[in-house]
Amino acid sequence: MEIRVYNTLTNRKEPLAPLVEGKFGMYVCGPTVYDMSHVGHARVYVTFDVVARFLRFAGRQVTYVRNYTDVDDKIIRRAQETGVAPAEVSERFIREFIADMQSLGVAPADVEPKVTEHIPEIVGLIEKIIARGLAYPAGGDVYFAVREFSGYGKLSKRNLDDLEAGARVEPGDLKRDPLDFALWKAAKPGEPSWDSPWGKGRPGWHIECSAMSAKYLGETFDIHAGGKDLIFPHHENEIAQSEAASGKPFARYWLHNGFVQIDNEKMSKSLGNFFTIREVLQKFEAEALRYFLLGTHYRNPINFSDLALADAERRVDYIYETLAKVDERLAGRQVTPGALVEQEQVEKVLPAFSEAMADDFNAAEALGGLANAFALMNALCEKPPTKDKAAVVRTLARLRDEVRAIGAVLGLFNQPPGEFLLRRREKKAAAKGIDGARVEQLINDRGEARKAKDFAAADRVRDELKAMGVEIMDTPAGTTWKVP
RNA sequence: GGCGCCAUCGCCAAGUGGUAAGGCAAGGGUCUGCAAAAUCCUCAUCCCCAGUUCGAGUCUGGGUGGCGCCUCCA
Repeated sequence: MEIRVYNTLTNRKEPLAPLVEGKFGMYVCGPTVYDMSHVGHARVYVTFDVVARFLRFAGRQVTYVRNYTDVDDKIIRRAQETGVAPAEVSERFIREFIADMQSLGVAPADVEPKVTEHIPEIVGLIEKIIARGLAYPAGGDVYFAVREFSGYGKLSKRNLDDLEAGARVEPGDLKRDPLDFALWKAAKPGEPSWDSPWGKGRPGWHIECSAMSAKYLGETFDIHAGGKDLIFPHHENEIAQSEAASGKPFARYWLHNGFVQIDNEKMSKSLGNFFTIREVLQKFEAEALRYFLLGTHYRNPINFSDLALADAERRVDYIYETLAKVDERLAGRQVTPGALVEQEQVEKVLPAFSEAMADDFNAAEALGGLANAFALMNALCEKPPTKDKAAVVRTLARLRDEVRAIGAVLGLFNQPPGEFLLRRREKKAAAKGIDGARVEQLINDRGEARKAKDFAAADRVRDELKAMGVEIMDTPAGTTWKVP
C-alpha cells in the first residue's frame, strides 16, 4: 500500500518513502513542561499517535521519538513565580502530561528523551556547528549565524530580508545579526545551568530537538512533526542547526497539524482562550475528545465547542451501544465459515479504511466510512434481512472484529462496550442524583403493570422515570435504562 | 508589509479533473401496547467573477470574507 503525505517542505502530497525500506524514524516535538496541557496539545499527540499506529498497522516499523523540553525560559519563570525549583516544575508537568495522554489513549513513544539528560549531546552538536563556521560564541552565549546557512527559510518559505524587518533584537544581545538565534545561553544567577566550553549555561530553545533526534534517529531521518506554529522559527531553526552540523539533509518529511480554535480563533496561551485537557475531561468522555479530534483532517483547523464535543460523545455512545448489542447477540454462538450477509459491503470496510488513512492519514474520511458498518451491525442484530442465522452471526463477528482492528489504529472503540456503557450511566446518574436501585424498582413496577396490561399505569411509571432524567427501553431481553 | 492557509446542505465535515462520503438536526416510513433505541427513505452543485478543459468543488487569474505565522505558542 502506498502511503501519501503532505510534506510542508515541498508544499505538496508525496509518496512516503523511508530511508530504509519498511522502517520509519519519526520525531515529534513534545511539550515544554511548564503548565497543564490544553486541547491544542491533545490534538498534536493524538494525531501523531494515530500516524505511528497506522504506519505499524500498514506493516512498517516505526521508531517514534517524542521529547520533553524540560529546561526553558517559561519553566524557569514558572519556578520563580511559584517558589519551587525548575526541576520540580518540569517533573510535575511531565507527570500531568503522562496522565492526560493516558486518558486520551495516546500510546507512549518509543523514546521520550529529556533535554536535561542530553546536555553533552547538545554541547557536542554546538561545537560541531562552531567548527563548521556557522555559529559563534559571544560573551558566554553561542549564536547561530543564520546568514551563513544557505538553506535558511526553505521550510517556512521565507527570505532573509523579509525576516530581517521583523527580527527582534533585545538590549544586551550579542548577536552579530538580528536574525541569529541562541544555541546556548549563558547562565543568569539562580537559573539551572551546566558546564560548557563557553562557561555555565543552558541550551537555547531549538537545539535540543536537533541533538536528540540525531541521537535516536540519525542525522537524516524520515518524519518530523508538530503543530503548525512550530514551522517558524522552531523547525526552520532545527533544520539550520542540524544541516549545518552534519552537512546532510535533516528530516525528509515534515508534517504539521492545524490549530484547535475557539470561535474561529487559535486556541493559545497568549490569547487565554484555551481549555486544558483536564477541564474538558471533567465534562466529556476522553474518547469523545479523541473522536472529535479525529473527525477533522489533521491539517485543517478544528473548532472546539461544547456542542461539537457533545456530538462526538453521542457518536461514541452509539458505537459502544452497537458493539454491546453485537456482543450480546454473539455470546455463546459458534462462528462458522461461509458466505456473509452484504458480503461486498462488508469486505470493503477494511480496504476503505486503509485507503483513507494512506491518503495523508485522513482519519475523518476513515471514520465516515465506518457509518455503514455500524448501521449494518444494528440492522443485523434487530432485523436481519435474511433467515440464515449462521450467516448473520458470521457477518456480525466479522464486522465487530474489523471495527475493533480499525479502532486499535485510531485508538477508539477498544473498551469493553458493556463496561463503558455502565460506567457512562453511573457517571451521568450520579451527576443527576439518580438512585439506581429506585430506578430498578420503578422498572419492576412498570413490568408488573405491563404484564397486567395496565398500560396507563405503566406509562405513568415511565413518565415518572422521565421526570427523573431516566429513559427506558423495552428489549426482547427485558427493560433497560439509560441517562441521555 | 512579507509568507501561507481556508471558504462545500440549518450545524459539523470528507472529497486523487469525470459528474457532491459521513454525522447531527429536520421530514416521512418500519419496529413498539405506547415509547425509546435501532433501521430505511428524503434532504446541497460546492463564496463571487473570468479563464483552461470534452468535462472543475477539485487547475489558473482576479475579487470578497475569515484565519495563521513573521515574538513565547502545539
